[in-house]
Amino acid sequence: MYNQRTKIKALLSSEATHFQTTVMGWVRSFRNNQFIALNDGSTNNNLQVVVELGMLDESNLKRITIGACIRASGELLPSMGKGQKVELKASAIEILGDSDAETFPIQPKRHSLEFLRENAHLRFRTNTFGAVFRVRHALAFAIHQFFNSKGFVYMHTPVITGSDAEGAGEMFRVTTLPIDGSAPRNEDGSINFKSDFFGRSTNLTVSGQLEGELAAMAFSEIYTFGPTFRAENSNTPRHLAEFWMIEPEMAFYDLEDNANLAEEFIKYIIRYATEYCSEDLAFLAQRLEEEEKALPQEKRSGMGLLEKLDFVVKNHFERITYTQAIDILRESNHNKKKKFQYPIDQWGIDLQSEHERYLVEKHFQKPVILTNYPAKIKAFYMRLDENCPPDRQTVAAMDILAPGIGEIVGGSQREERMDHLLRRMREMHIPEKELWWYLDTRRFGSCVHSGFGLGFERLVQFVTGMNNIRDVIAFPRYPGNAEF
RNA sequence: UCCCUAGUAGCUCAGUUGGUUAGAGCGGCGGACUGUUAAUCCGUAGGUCGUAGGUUCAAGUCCUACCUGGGGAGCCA
Repeated sequence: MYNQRTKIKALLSSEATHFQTTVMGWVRSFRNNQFIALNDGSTNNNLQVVVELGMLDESNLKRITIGACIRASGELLPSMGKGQKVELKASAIEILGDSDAETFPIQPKRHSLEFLRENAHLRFRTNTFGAVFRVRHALAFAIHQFFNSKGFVYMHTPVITGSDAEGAGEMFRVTTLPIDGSAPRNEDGSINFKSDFFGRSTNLTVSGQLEGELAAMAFSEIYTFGPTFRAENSNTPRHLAEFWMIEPEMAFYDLEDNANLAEEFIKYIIRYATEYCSEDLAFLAQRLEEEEKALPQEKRSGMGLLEKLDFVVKNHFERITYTQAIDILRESNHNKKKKFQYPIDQWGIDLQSEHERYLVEKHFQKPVILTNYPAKIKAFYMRLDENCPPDRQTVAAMDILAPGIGEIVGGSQREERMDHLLRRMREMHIPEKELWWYLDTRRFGSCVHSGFGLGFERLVQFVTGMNNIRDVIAFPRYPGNAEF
């Protein structure tokens, strides 16, 4: 048996000392030919391994370089130094894997996030990314725990989809046909997909929602949690071409039930992270604080990461309708002084980022749930509100806006009435023939139901305080980039 | 995709109104050091100034195009 070791996290929190143990990990620094800071990823904190003088000969001592992988055995003792409680007095050190000091890119100093992104295969070995990805793991685990505890069924919706009718975004095509122009063609010159792998045109999914609705019409409450793909040329710190999305779908939930669940969900996930990732979050909070010191006063958030998370957990999300939001924005001094790039003048316009930010960061200073948007700017499957004033038709949509990152949740009560749904699909040119299976849910036992979608990376961004979404997914995909 | 901005040593940066041989810290390498904490001290190597054109007696510095990064916008999660 090879894996006979104790994890560093366990040793650092050990009450007992004076016992023999073995650790394996990667060297973070080596000082004074004597002190190895060793990390095995179980925690951001390093174990100090003390090398007695003369224990290793000159040539082996030289092999203890930053990034090298070693096994150390010895006695765990109270530390004689000040920076740590315990340390390992080594009686044997074996170098498992050398790391050439001249070419290993990660130095014991502060690197820019951009540089580390170019070294994404090695950036896990830094404090920042160690913390980020342990938090990411904890959040994923908390999501399953939350839904499982409520009796939701975890559905795996397809990654390859035949439907391209949702209009949620540009899609990546999936095909085994040759791309050199020799693919079979129809008479009109378009590609004939009859001979393609699936016998039809297929794409990578942009959303599992429609399939999720099918499952909700049997299990009552389901959720999806999987990768999603958008072929949009988006170059922002909030967008990826490949990202993970959580999409719960619930029968017998109206819009209010839906918003209640989303709020409870977000608070649960954050509370879980603050409870189980306190060390990593404390590190990230400190990192963020130092980063903000370099910014001019008006750009600082004013609230530390930990306070922000605590604040979100403890306060009710503000709930207002789109119409109320327009009134607030129109009457705001900001608008009257013409400080918006896009002034608010009429009902029906889509809100811009600056408007959302004003509502969340200036007016309410907390997360906001915006509901009942104009039907014209929302998707076909959202339920038409009843008794709307003329020319002010709205749908039962809801967006949750979070400080710092904007829209974190988008959801709605779904249109369960066949006649309304068909009318909306025709208005918006959604081909009903292709979605026959979706429409079948409205034919056979339709019911009030709702759901929402949440971008996992945006949640990780919010909790870790990382500004760029490319730094919260291990190997980010975005226009012009698919390294690793 | 559009607007703004940046690209100088392995990394983080300085480089004046265009003017001699382009600098520093960290890292690397060589050495010193038996309680260090991004260790410290001494020494040392390391650069086609993003790429291609142009202006000029002279370009790291000015102009144009392209590439790459960052910020903002749009699309959205």
